[in-house]
Amino acid sequence: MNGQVNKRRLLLDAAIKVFARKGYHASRVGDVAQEAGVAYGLLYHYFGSKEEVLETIFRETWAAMLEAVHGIEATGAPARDQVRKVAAVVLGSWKLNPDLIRVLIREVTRSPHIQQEIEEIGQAFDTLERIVRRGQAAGEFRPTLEPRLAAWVLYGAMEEILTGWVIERPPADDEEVALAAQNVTEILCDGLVADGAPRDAGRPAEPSVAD
Amino acid sequence: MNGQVNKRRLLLDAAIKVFARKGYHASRVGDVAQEAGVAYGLLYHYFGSKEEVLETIFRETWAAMLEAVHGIEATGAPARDQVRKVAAVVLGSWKLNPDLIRVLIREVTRSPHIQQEIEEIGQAFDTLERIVRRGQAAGEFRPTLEPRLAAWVLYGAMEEILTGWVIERPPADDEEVALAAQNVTEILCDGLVADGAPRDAGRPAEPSVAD
Amino acid sequence: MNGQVNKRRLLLDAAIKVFARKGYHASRVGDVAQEAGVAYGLLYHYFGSKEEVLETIFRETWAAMLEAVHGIEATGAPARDQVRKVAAVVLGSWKLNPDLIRVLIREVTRSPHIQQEIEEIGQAFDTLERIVRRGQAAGEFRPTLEPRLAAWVLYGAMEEILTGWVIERPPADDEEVALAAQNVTEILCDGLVADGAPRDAGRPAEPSVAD
Amino acid sequence: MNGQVNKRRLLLDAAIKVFARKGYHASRVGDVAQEAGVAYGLLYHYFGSKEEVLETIFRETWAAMLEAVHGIEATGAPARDQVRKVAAVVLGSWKLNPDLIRVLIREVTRSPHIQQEIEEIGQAFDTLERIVRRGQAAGEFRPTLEPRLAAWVLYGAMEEILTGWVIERPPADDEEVALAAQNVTEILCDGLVADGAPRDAGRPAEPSVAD
DNA sequence: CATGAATGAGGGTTCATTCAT
DNA sequence: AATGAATGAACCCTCATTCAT
Repeated sequence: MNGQVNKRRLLLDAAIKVFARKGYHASRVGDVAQEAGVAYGLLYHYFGSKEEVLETIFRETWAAMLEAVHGIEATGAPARDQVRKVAAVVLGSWKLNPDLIRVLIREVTRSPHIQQEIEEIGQAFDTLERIVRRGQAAGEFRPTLEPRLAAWVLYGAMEEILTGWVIERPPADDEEVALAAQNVTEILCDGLVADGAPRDAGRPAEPSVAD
Repeated sequence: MNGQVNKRRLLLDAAIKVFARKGYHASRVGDVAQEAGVAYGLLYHYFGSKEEVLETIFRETWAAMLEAVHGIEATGAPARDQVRKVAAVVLGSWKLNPDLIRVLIREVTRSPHIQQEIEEIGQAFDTLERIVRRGQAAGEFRPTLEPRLAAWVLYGAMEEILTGWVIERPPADDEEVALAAQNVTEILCDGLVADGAPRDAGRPAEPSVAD
Repeated sequence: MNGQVNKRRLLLDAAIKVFARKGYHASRVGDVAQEAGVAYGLLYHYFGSKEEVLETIFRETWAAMLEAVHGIEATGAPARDQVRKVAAVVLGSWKLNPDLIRVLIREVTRSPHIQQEIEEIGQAFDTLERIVRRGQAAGEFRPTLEPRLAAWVLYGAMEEILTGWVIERPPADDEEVALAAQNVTEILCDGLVADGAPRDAGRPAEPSVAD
Repeated sequence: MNGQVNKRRLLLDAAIKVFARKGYHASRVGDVAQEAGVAYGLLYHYFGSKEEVLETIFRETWAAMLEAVHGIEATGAPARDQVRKVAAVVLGSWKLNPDLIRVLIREVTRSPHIQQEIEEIGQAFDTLERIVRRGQAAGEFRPTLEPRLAAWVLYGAMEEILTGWVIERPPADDEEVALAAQNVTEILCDGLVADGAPRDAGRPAEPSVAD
């Protein structure tokens, strides 16, 4: 709000960068402050602890992500469109701030630190679950699937793609990001199985998959 | 060599239990030793460091998992059968030792500690990728999908289910485990979309995908 | 910067005192901090490790000593005067800070810790060697002596006197220190042998040393 | 006494080698045992502790050294001959077992560990002191020198030459060893000062030694 | 706001020593 | 005599956090 830099934001961005580079545990408070170009004592003016910094990063990002997903849910669009848009938003977040995603993927999601946040993470799963459930109710998605489990699968698929980008190699360009969103939507909605192939070996008779 | 317990194994099992309960970082070496009922110094007879214990847990388990997945690949069965079996093995591992899975999921998979092991983790992805690729070559899987990305989706889906069990709630019984394996296979192979519904968003006759 | 004590210096002096009393190895970091009246963590603000404290003690002292010896060399005084002055400076250092000498003698000089410092110690030997060499060139010192070896003898003689003071008994007063400096100069320059006695038994005929 | 190797001696020799290589403190009991090719527990059959091994090395060597020096003293030879012989014995010991000398020089002489042995080390100084004193009584050595101090100088000179060999470079051959013994004898008995040069700064007719 | 000196709980690791076999 | 698994005291160091300035 002042003409000068906002030190709080400065520290938060520095933390994202440092945590992304070295991991939360290996990052010292001094590293973050140094990256921000301030004395490390200042961090304690804005945050109660090192962990609170991580929590703040998580919560701010997660809130935005949740809002976006809720917005998608609110459109009432067909279920598969909703899935597609969620994938586009989640995977598209990479472009906005890869370091941030790195931190979220590596440190937050299943960290013992922030297992209080399960509630907030749970809201994301809840939303995905509702999307699936409504899809089933509307006859778009198959009714035999367990919605919670499907939500996990959706979430896991997207997270792992991001993880692949984090760990193995980042996407070359925006096109690859878009392609990934399209691919994951296809797999999750339509399956790996080719159109002409039998769609479910377990079913006794399914003659008319592609007639 | 003795009729008594193998202290090395004892320590490893104790570490799995303790790491699962408190997390690797919060677990002290003394906790592990106490759980094993030995002096903590003994841990350093069998392992070079606390971290080496975690690495050993990872490597031993991962080797077994890889072997199983390689075995499935070697059968030359239809691609979707292979996917189903992989899901059964991976998710079935929960029953064998939930604590072990807990540790693997939470500490190892994307921990900065063990990112040297990427090679070994990469072998798993390679195998999944090959399964997809062969499925495409055989006309079973759709050729438009990027195999590496599909491998990530497969892996992420399974991992997230295990994570859900770790974080949210464990499966009630063996049946739920089996059901999960079946569900994930269905989703990944056949998609979320119901049989009667339009299978691909790319098709012309889908007017209502408004933004 | 403050009117108060310099904690770094405080720690260094405390370390000298403690190392002198208990020896480096037997001294715990906490002992040094306690002697300095500060928390032991503070030691790691100013020094990287316990060993670095010892190194700092060594280097600071050694630098001062070297400077003094270089100053003596620079005077261009007759060689034996230079030797006398060096002895006076080296042995006189006892009076300034016996504990410091104790530490240097016992811990540093030939400690495996600080054998990287050989370079700096070597400079002292080099200086002594040059003094001998110039003495020979000026016809003051006998040309048959190996200068490096003579430097070792000079150094060893002085060091052992200090060691005697450290181990057996300290000098009673300043006079004893001055007497020691005079004695060592006499021995090294003029020899143990009395004026009337034959100066070198090895020489075939040297009847007239003092006729 | 048995046809087999004497394990005690084996351990002692191994300790000398290991201590020489890594220093006493950095050498682990296991290193010594490994060098000896036995289990480390065996060390405790022959010695009460790691320190006792060092003490034993010291004592055995020192006893031999003392005996040799006492033998020289007992000959009643002229003082400077005794000094020459002592130098020859002490410096000659290098050839017999450089590692042993290394250990004695670095670990024992002024180690806090073995300061109980001052008594035995003191005997060596006592002997040197007696040699000087008798030389003075016989009119061979100048009476103005403090005998104890002269003993320290003698000892220090020899020790430092050995140290130079340990730290800087070992003697190239036996001849260099012999030459060193001759040099040190010359310096200590006859002084650095050349025959024609003024021998004593204390003499009245030396006006120009301004401070 | 801002600094960084000061604190000290906490934990991993070493390694001499013991002792059952 | 010989082994090496087992023990645990000892200690260095890290680093989040506090607080006087």
